[in-house]
Amino acid sequence: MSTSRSTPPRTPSAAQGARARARQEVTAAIKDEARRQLAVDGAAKLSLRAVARELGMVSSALYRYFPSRDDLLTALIIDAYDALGEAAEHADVGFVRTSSATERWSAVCGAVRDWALTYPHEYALIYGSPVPGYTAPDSTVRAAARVGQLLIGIVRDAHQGGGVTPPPLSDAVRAEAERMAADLAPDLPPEVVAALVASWAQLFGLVGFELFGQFNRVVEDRSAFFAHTVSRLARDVGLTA
Amino acid sequence: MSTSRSTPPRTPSAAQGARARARQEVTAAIKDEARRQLAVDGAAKLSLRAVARELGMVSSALYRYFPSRDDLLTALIIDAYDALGEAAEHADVGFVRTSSATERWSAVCGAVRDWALTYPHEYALIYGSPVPGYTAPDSTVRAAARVGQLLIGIVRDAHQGGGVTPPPLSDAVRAEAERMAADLAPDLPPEVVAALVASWAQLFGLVGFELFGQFNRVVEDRSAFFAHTVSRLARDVGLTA
DNA sequence: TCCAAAGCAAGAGCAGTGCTCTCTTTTTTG
DNA sequence: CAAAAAAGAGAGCACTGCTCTTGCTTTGGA
Repeated sequence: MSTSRSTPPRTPSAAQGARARARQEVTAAIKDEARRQLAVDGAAKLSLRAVARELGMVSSALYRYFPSRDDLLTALIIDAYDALGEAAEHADVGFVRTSSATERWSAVCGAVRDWALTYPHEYALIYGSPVPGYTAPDSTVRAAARVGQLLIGIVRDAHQGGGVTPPPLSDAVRAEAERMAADLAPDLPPEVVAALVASWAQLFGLVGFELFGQFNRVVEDRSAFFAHTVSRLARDVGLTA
Repeated sequence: MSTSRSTPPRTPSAAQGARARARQEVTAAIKDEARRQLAVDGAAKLSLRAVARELGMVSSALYRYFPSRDDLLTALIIDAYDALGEAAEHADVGFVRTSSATERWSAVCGAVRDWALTYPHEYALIYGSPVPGYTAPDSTVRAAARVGQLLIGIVRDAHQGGGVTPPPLSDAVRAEAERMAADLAPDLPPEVVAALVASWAQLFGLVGFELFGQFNRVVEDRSAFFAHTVSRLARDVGLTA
């Protein structure tokens, strides 16, 4: 089963009231059951009543834990960002210092793709169309940035080792590239940061097209195609090895 | 208002029964009203009953025209693909034969972005997460291919004029690239076709990230960034001018 | 021309949804 | 130990997609 991922206890369950612990357990159970239904039917068909029913509680009781359906979804979104970020980071640690920057880059991108293919509905939750009228609360931005930070780190390491050749940058975007660099990675050349942001978005375009069926009847050997394209993305940001 | 786009009559309204004409008018009115609600509340909140109410008919009558909510959505999806394709083609005709391939490429990509920013919910309908449990019927594939075909055409024209330098291609994807080329554009080198498909997906990754808020607090001058990145995409597929 | 068949609108109704409110029970805390 | 806070249970509201039955109107063939 691809839905075996479950909610870890939010705190190390230190000596706290039995009530607080019970609350965390119920909260986790709700999220797990919601995730299960998400994996089966998708976000739009996620039903609070069905979750409550499956957990043997009445629907109104669930509102003690999540004030609305959107709040439950938000919690799942944050968890999904974290899970994706963790999968990506885990793929990286196996490669850092033993491999080239391009290999690390490809490993991380591949981990993102693998995670997306394993948890398609959760991926859709965070990188598909956001739920209607929904603007991501600030609580999600940190979790959302993890993969991006990871890619920045890889390029930074390569840059410090002299393994980055800045790509060309037209004058029309130089100012914006410098602004982005100042915000995201002051130690990297603006040319590299601009290319990095572009490649970051393009990576998810690639994954999304495969996941959402746009590659049907177009790309057959998607693993090979993805690996090749991702290594070209690495070259685009200036990674030379 | 950005929702002034309306459904054109499906056939030139040739001399046909008054009943058939009425049917087309009602069908168009339903789609127009649905599109209006889509633009306001998004796909998930699109309600058949609300559409019927707004049109002064009873909800059950609407089922004479669309057998289910999903069928209405499918019709809107096809229309959206067509509208996007038409916007892209329209942007191209103003440039064909008067401009370089790169300029045509950028114009088409820019038109895609502009359309997406103008009709965000309709864009989300076709390039966001597909509606739950929904697999696109074959009727959508032709409409979905229009932008891709357009990009292929631009590169083909450039190739015939000798303005394409095939990018490198690793051995691991050569077979798949040749297969894609045979399917999509037998007259183009496999290297170019592979890069084309990749750039095609990456274009929509770029647009999606901007539209769905992933660029919030990251990219400020999005027009400049988009223009630059898209011209780099053109270079990636081998366009030299 | 007439009449059966098909197309269409209307209304009632079913099962499901998110969410709110009240009431009771349980647990924590001053 | 009593007051307060937290949790569960149940009824209920307004909404949804969808089905079914009942009449009315347009259409096309004899």
